[in-house]
Amino acid sequence: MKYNIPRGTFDILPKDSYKWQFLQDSFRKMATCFGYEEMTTPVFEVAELFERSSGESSDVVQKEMYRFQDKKGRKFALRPEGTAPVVRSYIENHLDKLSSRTKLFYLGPMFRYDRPQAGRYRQFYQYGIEFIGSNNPYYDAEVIAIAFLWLNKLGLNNLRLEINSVGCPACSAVYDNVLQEYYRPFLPKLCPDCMKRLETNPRRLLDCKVPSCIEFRKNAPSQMDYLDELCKKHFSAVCNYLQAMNITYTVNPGIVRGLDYYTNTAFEIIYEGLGAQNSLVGGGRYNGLIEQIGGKSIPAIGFAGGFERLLWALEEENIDLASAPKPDAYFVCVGENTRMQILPYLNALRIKGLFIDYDPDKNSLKAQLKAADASGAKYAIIIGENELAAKTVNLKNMQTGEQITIPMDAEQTIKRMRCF
RNA sequence: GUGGGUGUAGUUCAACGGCAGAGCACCGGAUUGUGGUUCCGGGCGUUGUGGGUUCAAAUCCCAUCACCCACCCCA
Repeated sequence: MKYNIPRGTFDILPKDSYKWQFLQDSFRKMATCFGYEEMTTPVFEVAELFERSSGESSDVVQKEMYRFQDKKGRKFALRPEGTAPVVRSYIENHLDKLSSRTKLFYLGPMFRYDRPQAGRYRQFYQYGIEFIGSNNPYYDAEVIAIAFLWLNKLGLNNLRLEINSVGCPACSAVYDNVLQEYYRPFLPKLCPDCMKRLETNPRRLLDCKVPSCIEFRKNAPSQMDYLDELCKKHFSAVCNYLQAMNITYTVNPGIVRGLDYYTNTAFEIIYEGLGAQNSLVGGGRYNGLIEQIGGKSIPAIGFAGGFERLLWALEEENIDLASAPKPDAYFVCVGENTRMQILPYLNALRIKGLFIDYDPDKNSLKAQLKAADASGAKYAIIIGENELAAKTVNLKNMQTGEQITIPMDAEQTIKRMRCF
């Protein structure tokens, strides 16, 4: 084998393609029922868009972006996430002028230069929702509900919805200081990563998996206690809406999200049993982002989920989504002269929408019927010299083994197939 | 970027210093134009690649590449 697929990428082969298509269609339907419309943006954008939105210090920007320059030296990046491009388009196309609220969803590949492992790829496919135009906590709950209820509908019931509030920029700044104060005395005892985090991104300290660091977390101050009145009210309203929707959740102060643009609500939907990558969906509110990248100050909330992990979870649960369609009929042809002469009839059936399998490389009747059986076709349409002369065909029901002789006519064949 | 594991037929795996094999899948056949079960036949594969040790390497050693898993981070 001469060429290999690039590291961290994968081919979607036909047998899996049916599953992917099913999931994509299913997500489209769900989003549509909630009033969301599809938007598709390019897979690459000006690199600065991501640097500005995700934050210079974020891992995405620091080490995971695929950057390249075009012939004129313009700096682009393969999109590492979907929100910034959607917001860029929202601003650029003045969607805020069309309506006070904009409900969007997207599907497509994202790219991150990461070391691949189970459930993590360099090109991966996301589905996402963005609601732009209101700070009403109802919409926080609606966006969460779309993700949660859709996964439920697919058959995933052992999910954990974890939510948190990171507050507005004002209260999160206060909290960061409080956290730094709390952790500073333990500095020498922290793991090397956490030593760095203390200065660069103190909230990440709450996310550390090193046992000794987990100890310190127990008595750490909670963001909840440092939310201002408005943020507190917003958060409890979101919780109330979720309860009213019968969606159970747990509050997890460790949900802090990796990107800088999040404000207030942050959430994650977790499915245990996917190795180290158990997060199926992640999202949150980003009230400051639109202004930050050149638009007006407009509140928004959204989420993104990964198809690969979703597929994996569904597999773990033995949930069968979709498989290759079976032929309506298998075309069996015997004799010297038949091969040429049956073609108009064969094509007529196909044009009328039937899935007809046919393999001219198989010669004997036996071999062809064997293939018909293996294909799972409901019928075999058998034509030999005699039938050709009589302008008839034999329609055989592969389940019952019964066979009838009918005129060689597409219209009539279809009619007989319905009731035989 | 760091650590661990694995590379043998299309696939799942065996052979663990002495001629590279099996199941599944695939193809063909079992007397004239009717499938599923059964039976028979069909595989010379640079053992990921390149070096080294040895009379002899899939097997031991080194390097390299790829994949997998984990850290980090996230979908």
